[in-house]
Amino acid sequence: MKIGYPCLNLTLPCQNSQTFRLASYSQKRFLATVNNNLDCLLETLQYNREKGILFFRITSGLVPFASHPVCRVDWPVVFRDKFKAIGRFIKKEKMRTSMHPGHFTLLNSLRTTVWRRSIKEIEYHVDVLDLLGLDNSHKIQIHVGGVYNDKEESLKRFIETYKKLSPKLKKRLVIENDENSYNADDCLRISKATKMPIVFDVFHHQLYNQGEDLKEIIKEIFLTWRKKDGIPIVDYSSQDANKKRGAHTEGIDLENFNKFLEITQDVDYDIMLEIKDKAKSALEALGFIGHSPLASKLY
DNA sequence: TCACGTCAAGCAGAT
DNA sequence: ATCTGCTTGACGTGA
Repeated sequence: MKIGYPCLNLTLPCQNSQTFRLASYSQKRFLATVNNNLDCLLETLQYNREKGILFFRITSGLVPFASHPVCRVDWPVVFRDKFKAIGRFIKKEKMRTSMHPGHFTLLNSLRTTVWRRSIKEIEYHVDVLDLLGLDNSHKIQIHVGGVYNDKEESLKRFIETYKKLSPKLKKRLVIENDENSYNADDCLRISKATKMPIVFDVFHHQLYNQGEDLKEIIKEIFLTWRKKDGIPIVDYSSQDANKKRGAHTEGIDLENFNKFLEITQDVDYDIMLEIKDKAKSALEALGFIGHSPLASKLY
């Protein structure tokens, strides 16, 4: 088991997702920003390595406007060496990474422009992981998308669009259950048709499920991961007691976390902690497991 | 230096 | 009808 946090390190002085307004786009600005973001990504990974955090979600903001027509810089070529160096570090330290394109990425949209743009956006994410030279256990996770007043049709549309994607996109893509449109069971149906692995989001499942036994559904979901996909990925968070339903906690709730660990003690997976304070909670979780009977699960 | 209106992109649920 | 949340708040103008 590796423990991770998403995108952003709140203690480092650098920013790995620096951006700018579309209106202020210039080639110079773009190049300087990507250069900064890549340097900061490496710094963040170095920080993680020092702390023993071996799983990390790379921000989609790494290359701003990468999939937008305004960007005509051949950034994969310009930054090839820098990507390669970061990738070498990730591989040397046996880290795992993932990416999570934004909520505008909708393969099952009814609008052609939307799903076409979404494919471009996924291609950008694939380019990042490919440039880093990472194998296909480094995943890109997306949600199924909208319902558009007809879930059956929308689910089918997702499958059909997925099937048309090129192999290099298919190898990276995984789906994640969400909290109001497509639950774990829906994802399993899609996985049966597409062979896509499923990222199990514990908190989303808690908010939207079909009353399945947690242990059972996890077992079934983990079967969607094949050897070349790496071990399953789990997204973990829990409810902020003081905020409305669906709000992630500020800091990790170790009691709740421990319950999940106990339920899943027989299986191995990497866990992404979607907690507001990010690395802080990841460190707490590491310390907690390190002093528990599950310490041998960490590597 | 700071406050705050706005920012590439879509959808669903809450109010 | 309008607001909020989601991958991740952060840019940038005006004072």
